[in-house]
Amino acid sequence: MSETKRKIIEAAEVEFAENGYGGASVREITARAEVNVAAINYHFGNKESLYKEMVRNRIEPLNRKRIDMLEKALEENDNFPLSLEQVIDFLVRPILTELMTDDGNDFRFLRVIGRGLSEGQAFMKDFHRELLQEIVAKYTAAISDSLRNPGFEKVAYGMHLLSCTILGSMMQHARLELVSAGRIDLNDVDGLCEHLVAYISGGLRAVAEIEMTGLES
Amino acid sequence: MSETKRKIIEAAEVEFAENGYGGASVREITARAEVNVAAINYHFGNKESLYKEMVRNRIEPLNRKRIDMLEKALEENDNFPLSLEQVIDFLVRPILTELMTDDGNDFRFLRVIGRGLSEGQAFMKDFHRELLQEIVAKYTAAISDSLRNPGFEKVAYGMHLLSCTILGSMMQHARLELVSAGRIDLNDVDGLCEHLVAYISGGLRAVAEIEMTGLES
DNA sequence: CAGTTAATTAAACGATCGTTTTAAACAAAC
DNA sequence: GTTTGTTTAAAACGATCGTTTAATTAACTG
Repeated sequence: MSETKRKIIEAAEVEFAENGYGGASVREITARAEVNVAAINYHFGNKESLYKEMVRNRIEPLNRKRIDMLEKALEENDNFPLSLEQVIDFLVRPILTELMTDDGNDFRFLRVIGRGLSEGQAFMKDFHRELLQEIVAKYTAAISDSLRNPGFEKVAYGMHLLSCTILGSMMQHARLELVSAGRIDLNDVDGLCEHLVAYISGGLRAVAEIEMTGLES
Repeated sequence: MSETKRKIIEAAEVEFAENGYGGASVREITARAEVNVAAINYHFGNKESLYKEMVRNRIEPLNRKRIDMLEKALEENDNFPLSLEQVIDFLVRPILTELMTDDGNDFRFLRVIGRGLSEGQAFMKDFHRELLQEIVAKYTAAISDSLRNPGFEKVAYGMHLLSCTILGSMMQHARLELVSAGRIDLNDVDGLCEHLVAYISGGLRAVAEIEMTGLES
């Protein structure tokens, strides 16, 4: 990859994280990358293709890793259900560690993904479906098994709420510092993972057991 | 309130829900409201003030209701901790029922709030802090009590993850239909409430009990 | 009815947007 | 050294943005 493309992709990640897809300006990206405005259209075609290439570069190795971890663990377990905590851990830990420790980028890419998912651009829905399809299918099956298959509706609600939690924590990570009055370190991936895994797992289990617990105390 | 202002606010809610704050166009809003472009600046000052007035009109009676419900229940319970499920129910039910049943608006306003919280506009942070301050303080205390006060860090993580779940489900509500292949009715507020309350409560309890359960099964 | 204020309108302002065009600089191949 | 194809550069394109101005109409007041 040429130096110019590399600089553009790097600058694009910053700009998309700060302003979302719609709010990002190609002029701002090229200025940050110190290249000419026309470079984006020359090297990527247009803004949309730049966005997709940048996201794909980041997300694909990550998703491969998440699927490999799950399948390897299932294999080693003779395809018996894994513990719920383990499955959720596979789902959230790579995206948190990988995207933070490579450089001091402060979860920048998490915000890109989160904001992309939340914006209504025409191409965005299909693009994210393409990115998530395989992951969602495989993890839905594994989670349903871990919960002893509580039924379609509960699994659907559970997967939906799980997605909401992950999406929300991707976008709002910085708020952790705020709600904890600075006493929780934003870069403490293990601490966040531990709490996130416990929270999601506990939530899913509670959904699976709804009839037994009921609403009243 | 004049007919023109009313029409603008109504159109603004649709437009902000569809495109977020930054993506919304005042020209589109005035076109939808069938008024002149200058009407927004004449009646509201600018785009930002229109947004704030529209949101405040919706959110303030709602927050008053949420606080009243909590305080009344606490009073009737002689200030002993309420059940966690009850507190979470107070927190999520009004915003789901109120914002859906008044007309067939399809959670439009939920998307407005969700997208507002996720965008990086300079004024947005302070504005939402102003809107949520009292609610957050009172519900944090009640939830901490319901969990038998598990400590600062766990409450902070818990409130953060709770916010993430609610924010995510506000923004991604339409995905419920998708992940359930159309088998879950988007307008089934009671169903959503039940699952959301169970999920959040279960998640919070799991966070509060982290040392005892650990990560491994 | 005259006088004053409030509300609406069409038109324009300056700024920024994504993209395209055209020409210049550059590299490698013959 | 000339030619060829690739990459960069400056400038312009048409469109849209939020806001303002100035003129006109509507509504109210004395």
